[in-house]
Amino acid sequence: MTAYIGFDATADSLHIGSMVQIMMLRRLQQTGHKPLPLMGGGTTKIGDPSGKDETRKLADEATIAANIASIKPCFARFLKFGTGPTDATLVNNADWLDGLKYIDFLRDIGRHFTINKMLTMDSVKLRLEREQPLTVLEFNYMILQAYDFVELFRRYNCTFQLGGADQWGNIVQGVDLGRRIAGAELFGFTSPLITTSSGAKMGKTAAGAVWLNADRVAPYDYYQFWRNTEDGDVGRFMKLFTDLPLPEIARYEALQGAEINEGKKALALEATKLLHGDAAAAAAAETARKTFEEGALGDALPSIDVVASELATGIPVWDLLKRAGLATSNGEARRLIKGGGAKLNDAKIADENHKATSADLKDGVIKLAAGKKKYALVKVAG
RNA sequence: GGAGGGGUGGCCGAGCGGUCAAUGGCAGCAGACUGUAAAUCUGCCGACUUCACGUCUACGAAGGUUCGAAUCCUUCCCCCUCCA
Repeated sequence: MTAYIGFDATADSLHIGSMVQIMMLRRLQQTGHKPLPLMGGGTTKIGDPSGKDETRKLADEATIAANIASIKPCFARFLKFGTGPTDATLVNNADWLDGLKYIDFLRDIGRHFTINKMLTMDSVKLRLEREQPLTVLEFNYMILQAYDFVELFRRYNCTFQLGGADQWGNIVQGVDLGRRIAGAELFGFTSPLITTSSGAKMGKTAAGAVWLNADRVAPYDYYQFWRNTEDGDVGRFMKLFTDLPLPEIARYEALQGAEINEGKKALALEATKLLHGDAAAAAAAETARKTFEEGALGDALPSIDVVASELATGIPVWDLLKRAGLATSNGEARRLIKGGGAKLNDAKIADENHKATSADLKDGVIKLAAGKKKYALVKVAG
């Protein structure tokens, strides 16, 4: 069968929050079905009100197009695209939504929706109950999404829509609409929001969302994200986010105490392989191993360049921390030092104004650390 | 259009003429403990700087009153509720 999942085009990269969806498409393809990742080029112009209290800022057309172009390659890492019967096809709902005529649409599609029913949908109900405004623009979102399903049925004989739990209402509307105007029997399936075993929403780190594009989150950082998974999540995440066979996952799940770290390494390696490829994943794993297990330097650590003459006269450590992105402001860098979290070549910095000089270079690099997990290398340019 | 309520730091939410860069909670960061985990405890948590009870920016926007305003007044913008 052919199935689709819709993705937002509000940013130029997807993030961890979409991984379950992507993996669902991957599983479908692995089991002989045709996946259609749908880019919401049209619906992004409206903004899905599901699960939100505030109206989203509307993106303009050029931005959306650029975002889609930037997201596209990511799908290719998880799905095989092509023209075969089970090859994935990237579709964009702007293709059919942009050209809609308002009156025609109201007559053909709008007549099948009752306000009564729409008001019972959670996405609408919750907004109203919380006395948050819901504009007509957003109110129409679910109609357009329902229409997407029908359109994909007509174009690709797509009969199955998947999505996050917050999409339930939208999906059901699509199933209904399909039956009414196309006599189609459509199906929907939702996945729960993934949280960590301690209850937090998954995918938040210090730097914000864990993005999938490498220019936003480097493969090494992506690896580290998975490496730092909570104990109780390792097996579950392996099943969700890797292709490891179940018996092997069961072996990892049986590990206790510190041994669980072996499972985390496997999880991180496999997850990173899927997104960034074997080579980048291996490099990330090796860098992590060197950095954390040997106290040495890994190639994939983030690094910055400084000018030799500048280093000769000395650069304050707080300045280096900021330049390396380990602190977002000079004040934060100073606070980090004051709090005892900054290290230069593994030695804690006690003096806030301590300067790093050429004498600190070891094999041409200075190792900076903010806390126990974040490292950066300082190299001399040229 | 009318009446009433409201817009505070990433979020929630106090403050209602000085002692407010603004209580508290959440989130985040660091330290301790550990296993690059969780839980717990401690510290930090606007920016800048010569790191000081300094400077700047900030409590929807713009003016005003005042020695002094997030707090009072005026106008404007936006949101909510009720009425039309």
